[in-house]
Amino acid sequence: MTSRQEKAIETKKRILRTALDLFSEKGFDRVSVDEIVRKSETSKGAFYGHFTSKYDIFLEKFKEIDQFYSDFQESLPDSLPAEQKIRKLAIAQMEYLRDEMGRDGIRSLYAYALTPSVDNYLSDTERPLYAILEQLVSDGQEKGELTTSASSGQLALLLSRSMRGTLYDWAIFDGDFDLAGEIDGWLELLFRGIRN
Amino acid sequence: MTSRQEKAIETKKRILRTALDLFSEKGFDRVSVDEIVRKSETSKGAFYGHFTSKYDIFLEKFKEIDQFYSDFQESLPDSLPAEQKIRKLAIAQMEYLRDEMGRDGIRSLYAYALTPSVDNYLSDTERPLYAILEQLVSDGQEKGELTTSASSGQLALLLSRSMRGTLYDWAIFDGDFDLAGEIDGWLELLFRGIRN
DNA sequence: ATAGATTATAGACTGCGGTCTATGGAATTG
DNA sequence: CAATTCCATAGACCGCAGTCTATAATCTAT
Repeated sequence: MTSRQEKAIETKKRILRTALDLFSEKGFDRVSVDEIVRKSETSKGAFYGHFTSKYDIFLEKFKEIDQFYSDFQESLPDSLPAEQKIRKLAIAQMEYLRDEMGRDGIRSLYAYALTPSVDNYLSDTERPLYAILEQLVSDGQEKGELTTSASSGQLALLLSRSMRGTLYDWAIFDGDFDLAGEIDGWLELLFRGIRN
Repeated sequence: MTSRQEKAIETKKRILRTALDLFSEKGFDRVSVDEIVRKSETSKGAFYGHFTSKYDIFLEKFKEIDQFYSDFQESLPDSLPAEQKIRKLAIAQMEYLRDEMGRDGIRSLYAYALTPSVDNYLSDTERPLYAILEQLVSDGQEKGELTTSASSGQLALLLSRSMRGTLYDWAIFDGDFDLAGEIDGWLELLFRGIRN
């Protein structure tokens, strides 16, 4: 590690810290890259040398959620039925995103995922979320608790889409929207079926 | 109708036609407002006099879908069970959007809906889609076909969120994605429940 | 018919995210 | 230690969506 590399890492950290501070203070899209650069006393060149885009910073933060998933899954008692595990995970995830990223953060992230020709993280089926969901579903199927009329992969995708759909709606609906309550009601119906 | 107003309407039509042509030719975000203005031989002033934003044009087109919903609903035989009506509507809607707007169109629309402080159409619970869904659900509940553990409004929201979630995923996933098939499989599970 | 009000439009301008190029100081090489 | 290479950074620049202002053509009132 040369002194130049050390300085570069310092610069990157300073940009990251400044950006996250500003985002949480003013909201993602009321902060410009110029402002981040000015306040961190760096430059556009430095910024785009360290990050591929303004959203990239956000993505770094968002990826921390995968650690949260792992930790949470491990904290679940083995004895719990698959349905309970899945519902608890979903609720905890919503609370985490609400508190850690906020509506504004989710809105920005979901908008970025729609940018053409961007490798977005949301649709990356390699992300830990899918593996964890699939494992939970698969266990439930083996124990006879969940339907086997669809594969564990399909059910995991269904569940993750449920979460995305709920988060998307949270982002676009103006009024009150209780994320945890919404996903709970949703899963209740999904598990039970809406047919009488 | 003075000659001035007539000319203005002509201008608006010319911009609209040019824009839609360019969008379908090159895709929404590979067309700039400057290009629309140049090709339609008008100006920025004219463009923003007639439309509130570049997306506004798209929204006009998207709103046509409500006519489609009405027509489709009326074409459904009364004798059909509520579930069948809802599923047929959902599938027809997906085919309509796939063919009339395309993935690129949906992507742009869904990204626009995430723009802060924009009255977006997707979350407007006054749109005909909600009324139609709620009517179908309500009929089904009265006939004892659907659960009454949630209100018709809640179930209609659940169904519309299912559609949004599926469309969002269509927009962000790169590979093959059979919209009609996905919503069908989804509703199959939603109606039946994934619990064993 | 003429003066004055109105308004659709032209196009300069702003602020944004992101790119490109030049440069100075550190690293490497002999 | 001198010469050369390298690369993190600075900041001018670009293309974009959207705003603002000036203007000329048309409409209205007398």
